[in-house]
Amino acid sequence: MNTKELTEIVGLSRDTIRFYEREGLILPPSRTANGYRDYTNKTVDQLNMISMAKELGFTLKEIKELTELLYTNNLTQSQMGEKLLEKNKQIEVKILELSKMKALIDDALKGMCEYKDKLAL
Amino acid sequence: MNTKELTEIVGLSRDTIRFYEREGLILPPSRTANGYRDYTNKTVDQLNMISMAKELGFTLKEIKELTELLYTNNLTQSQMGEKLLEKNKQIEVKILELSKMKALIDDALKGMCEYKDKLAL
DNA sequence: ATAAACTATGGATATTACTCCACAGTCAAA
DNA sequence: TTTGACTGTGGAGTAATATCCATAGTTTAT
Repeated sequence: MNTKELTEIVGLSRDTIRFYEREGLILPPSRTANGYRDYTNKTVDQLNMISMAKELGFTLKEIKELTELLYTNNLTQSQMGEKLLEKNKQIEVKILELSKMKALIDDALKGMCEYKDKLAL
Repeated sequence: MNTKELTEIVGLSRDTIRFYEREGLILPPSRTANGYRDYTNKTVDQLNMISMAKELGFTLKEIKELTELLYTNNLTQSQMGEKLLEKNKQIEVKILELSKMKALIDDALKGMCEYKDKLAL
């Protein structure tokens, strides 16, 4: 698929996608005869993964590490296992923290409801 | 408490805390006779909240909005309720996404274990 | 065959979130 | 009373993450 299509599918700009390519966050796509980039669904998946991870507070550097862990075999099994476990722990911490924030907000909402109930007596 | 103590408690630099003050993310502390800042535990809580939210991918702008929701009464009840519900949804989405990432990593780890088992036959 | 839409490249610019610097006043301990 | 740690201010500098621009080649529709 061409760049235009890809931007529409993943909701990222041409420039951002090119930036990620330069930074090595996605594999450079093959090129058509005229030099245009020709993407596959693999890039779609990678970009969606990047958006998600970014949204969750991972830096591009961390995302690069993580995707390399998930998609390559550059590391020994034990190196990889260690890093995956580490990432897993990071993620668990984040989930816990989000739960805490959610609790805060739920409290605020609950407080509001009680206030509303009181008014509605 | 003075600035030094605060930095040690929350693990943020003097400059960062001052930056957050300028940006309106924390309430300006009262001052002692000589003009030094004098913080309370409320600031500690606010800063911890900010660190947590940042770690979770919220921008300072979003964090400012959120803290304003939680700590002020500038909005009507219904405006506030709406925004809180929205934030709540955002957070739920994040939790779901983190769970997905965790599943990916768990799969990778599981794959590795199976490989290891095979070798150990 | 010309206009409109798309693509390529390299480099400049912008935004966010700090971080550092220079200079000066304050305070506590030796 | 000097020294060292702390604090104040305003402004410059930096890294990460884009985003924009100028210039030029390609393709498609009219």
